[in-house]
Amino acid sequence: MNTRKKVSIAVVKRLPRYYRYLYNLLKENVTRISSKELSQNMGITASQIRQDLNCFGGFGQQGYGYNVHVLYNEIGNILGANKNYQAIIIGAGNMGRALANYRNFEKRGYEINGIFDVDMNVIGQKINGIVVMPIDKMDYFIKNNNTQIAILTVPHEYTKDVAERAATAGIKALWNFSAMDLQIPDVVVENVHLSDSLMVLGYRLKEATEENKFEETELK
Amino acid sequence: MNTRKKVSIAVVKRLPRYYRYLYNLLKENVTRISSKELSQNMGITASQIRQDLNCFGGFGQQGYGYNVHVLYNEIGNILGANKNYQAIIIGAGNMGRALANYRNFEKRGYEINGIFDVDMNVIGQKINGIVVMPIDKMDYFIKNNNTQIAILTVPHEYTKDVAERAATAGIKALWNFSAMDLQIPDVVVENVHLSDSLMVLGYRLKEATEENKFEETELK
DNA sequence: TAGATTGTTAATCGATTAACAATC
DNA sequence: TAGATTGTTAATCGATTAACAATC
Repeated sequence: MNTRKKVSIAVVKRLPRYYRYLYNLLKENVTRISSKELSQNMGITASQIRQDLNCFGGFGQQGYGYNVHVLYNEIGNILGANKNYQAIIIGAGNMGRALANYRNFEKRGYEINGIFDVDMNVIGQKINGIVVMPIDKMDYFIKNNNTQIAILTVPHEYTKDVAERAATAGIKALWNFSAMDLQIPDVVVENVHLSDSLMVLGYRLKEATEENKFEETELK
Repeated sequence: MNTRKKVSIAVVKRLPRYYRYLYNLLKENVTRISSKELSQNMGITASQIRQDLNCFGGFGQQGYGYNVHVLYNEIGNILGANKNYQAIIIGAGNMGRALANYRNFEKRGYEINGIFDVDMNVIGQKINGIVVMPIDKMDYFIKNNNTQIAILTVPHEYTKDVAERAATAGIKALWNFSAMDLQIPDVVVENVHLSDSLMVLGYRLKEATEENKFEETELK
């Protein structure tokens, strides 16, 4: 019986951070690290690090700490960094192009093997070696290539429609860049929302500025 | 005395979402909405919506609900959507270009008035009407234009260095797209980490697939 | 063996949800 | 006025932190 408790999203979101820090340690030829040292590097409590890792297994050794190489690989496995997922990009606009040229994907085990658009001026062009195809061919392509992931970079008025078509064709996960929350049954959706992130930045900037003003007033 | 309790980041991160939903209601000419209706639209509890909003003030009216227009403007003010911040982009690569062409910025009150790069082939080019300048001119430009925000899209090995230079020149907030956590005293940093987001997607896709396999096995 | 550090249980803290009096 | 819905306090839930026995 599958008794494994569901890991909270807060924990999962920290995994890529661990992965990055461990990669850096690996590059610096550090072979072992304790949760305490990692904690000082990352600004997370050692307790939380141990708690997080133990959601997935005991990767450390009492009295020693963690072997950097082992832990790096374990987290990679947990994140599916070795899965070699197939992905397509829908929407060959600025963001779509930027992502098509993004080098980190291959490194993480993702392969982009199709780009789709509606614009006749763009169809046929090559972006990072991949020919842009007409969106009418998308459904067929997804089925034929067993594509799991679709990266959505279309204007937000088309998002819902295109997402549903992709899901029907067999897409299992959507990486959604449009300023619109997507929810599709049985499909994993990761919403990016750059403009939300920017607004949070604006809020924090405003707060910081006001705090500052207040302190200045106090000093007078 | 400033007795206002600090609003948690979890609350702040929901504000742009409220803002988007209210904007849509506004477009549909909806004039009033209750926390209950909004809750059904957004998949958030009505209690949380009221709790969130009341961190900033009582914008509603008992027995009536919220006036969409009023609430939209209030949240806009809270987020500083009316502040007209000046921003520069550092790094005219694929991501920098995509962001320079991103239409939503102006709408949110951000103005990009400078793009910087080191590449002589790129310097002098125009991106969305803005000339790319050599990075040596950055410090002077920031001081002279009173630029508050820098958007960082440089390769991650330069990130820390460039960020610190920008901060010294007077930048107050950094929107960081490199796969490296930044922390700079007295500067607001919002890290985007696209590759982290993609790995979380990968994790969730893997989980969903395994769950499915497991269920299939059970049925046999 | 002694020292170090994990894995794990218990305590604390904060965020979400529920409940309801206030009031439009 | 009666009905509806807020603003706000109290209860619950979950996530983080602390503590410590297990063990390398």
